[in-house]
Amino acid sequence: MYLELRHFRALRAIQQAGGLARAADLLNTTQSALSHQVAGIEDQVGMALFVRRSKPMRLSAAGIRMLRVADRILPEIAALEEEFRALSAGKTGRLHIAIQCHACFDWLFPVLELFRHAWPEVDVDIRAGLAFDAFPALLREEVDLVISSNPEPLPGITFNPLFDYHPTFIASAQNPLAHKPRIEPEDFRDQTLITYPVSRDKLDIFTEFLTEARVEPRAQRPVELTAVILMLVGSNRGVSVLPDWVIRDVKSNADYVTRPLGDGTITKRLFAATRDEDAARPFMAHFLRLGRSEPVKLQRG
Amino acid sequence: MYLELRHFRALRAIQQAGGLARAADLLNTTQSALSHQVAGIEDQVGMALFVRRSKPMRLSAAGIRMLRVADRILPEIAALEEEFRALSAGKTGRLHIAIQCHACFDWLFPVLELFRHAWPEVDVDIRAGLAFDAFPALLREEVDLVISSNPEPLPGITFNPLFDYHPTFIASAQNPLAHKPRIEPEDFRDQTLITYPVSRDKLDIFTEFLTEARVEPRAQRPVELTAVILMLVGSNRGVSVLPDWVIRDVKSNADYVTRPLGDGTITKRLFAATRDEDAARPFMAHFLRLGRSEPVKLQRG
DNA sequence: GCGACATGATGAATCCAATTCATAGTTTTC
DNA sequence: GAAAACTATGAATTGGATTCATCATGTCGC
Repeated sequence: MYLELRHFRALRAIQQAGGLARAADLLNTTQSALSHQVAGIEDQVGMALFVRRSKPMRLSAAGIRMLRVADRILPEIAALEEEFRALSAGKTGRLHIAIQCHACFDWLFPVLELFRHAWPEVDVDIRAGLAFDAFPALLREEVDLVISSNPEPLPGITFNPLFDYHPTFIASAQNPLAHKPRIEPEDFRDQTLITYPVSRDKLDIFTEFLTEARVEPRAQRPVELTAVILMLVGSNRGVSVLPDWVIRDVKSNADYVTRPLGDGTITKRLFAATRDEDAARPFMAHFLRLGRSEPVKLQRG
Repeated sequence: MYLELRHFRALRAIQQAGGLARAADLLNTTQSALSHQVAGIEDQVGMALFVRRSKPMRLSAAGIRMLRVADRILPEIAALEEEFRALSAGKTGRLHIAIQCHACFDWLFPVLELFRHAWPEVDVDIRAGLAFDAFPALLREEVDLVISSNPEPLPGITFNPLFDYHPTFIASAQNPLAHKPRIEPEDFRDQTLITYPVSRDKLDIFTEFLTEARVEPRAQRPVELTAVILMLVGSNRGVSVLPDWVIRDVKSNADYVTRPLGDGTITKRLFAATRDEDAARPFMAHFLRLGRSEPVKLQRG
């Protein structure tokens, strides 16, 4: 039994129009085509769907059952088609974001808040889980945007610059280093360094500061959540280096001190990586705009 | 945009099989056909439904949306097809009954109770409303069975005999007629006759007794419900003539007397009219069997 | 009842979309 | 790096759906 949507559409049209001839107009086809079609369906299902004893033919009991299914199904199809139309019109879409930098939650959430009000139809999500192989995932369309500070030239991927930040040293006011106006690599030798639980080549403190100077901190403690890192630093269980936008909240707190790393010229740039073809889509462009402007505003308070 | 079930089936198969080639087996078609088909759908909806950057190709975001619709729709279609299969296998169907005789409720209900346990899939209903033109309605498949005591030879309609009954006189024990061993037409001249509210040619008391004798009762009072008729008769507000299966309940009640009409030989036969092609259907045959045997059992107590 | 009209059915011819076949171009795997 | 697995593509073919013309039947007004 091979039913097709065509059959359901025909059935419903005949019902609505109250006859083959009128239904034919409705469907932009001929009365004959419909007649053949009806015969075809009835052949398929093995019973009469219409009662032909009176002239404008009517649905039989079986036909009514099929009609009920048609009435449930066809609107779903129509909705799907509408969705596709909206998709190609750019009103809707998917924005699943993978973040390589743990601390990005802090500015990303406010940005996404703004975004989803402007684009309520876009399906938004953040995935920290697959931060490992984010770029292949981007190409496979498992995610649609990757926040990264390490642009690598990859075919099919566009790196859209967002904003610059300074990796900043933070310690307890109790820490001996609190008295130094600036922090040098050597200062870490007798400190416990608290970092996000990712490999060193993704931690600014190593890539930009310690690795080059060949300095190893006394200990390294991986911690998942930014709030926890700040708490541990506050109670002088270790020191940390965080992007300046994270520091913002505690800068005015007397428990903490923040200092530039070295001469304070270390600057990193965050990028939002998208597939080439996506970068220009309206909602994506809007997100990128927000991602450029909003974090800067946030940092200023 | 002209989506067809074929497209949804293909999409789901590809998803389930995890690839075009395997899906082709699943659908008993070739890999090439599916490839063309996918290209066709993507053409229709105007965007890629699959991501081809990795080799067993995967659904894109849009494809997943379509898949969700497929997962909702295809089971419905399958259920409908199953329903049709059951319909043609005779397990299910519709039994909408029109009754021309008001009192038939009394035996029909118990019969239908039995029936619907045996055929839970059959859609059962009783319609008293369109008792007027029941036979045309039967032919138009608005109803499927008509209970009638007046068989008329009609093309396309089969009259299946059910059982015989005797129109029986019933009166209050207070009524003067209670003393007569048998009731004659003349006896109605000074009585109020309580009947169902239908035309005289459908009332046994007239067609079988009074009309021929040209006797007119003192008054005729139409009452809808059997229980109410019995109540009125019980309080001696009138007399009535009812089929014997209705009388059963009050026969042993001292408030009532029941008497044969005339010499007691008036016998009527109830029929169940069906469309010719339906009479042999399994559930219909079963209903007819029940309709023949059960009322008789009921009458015996 | 009797036409006139409307409606659906039917058969043959036609058309078009979907499938197949053969093959090429990928990516993945070992 | 070669073999295997997978998908794309184009031409040929097929087969189901549509059209056209016409017939059959039911409906409605007089």
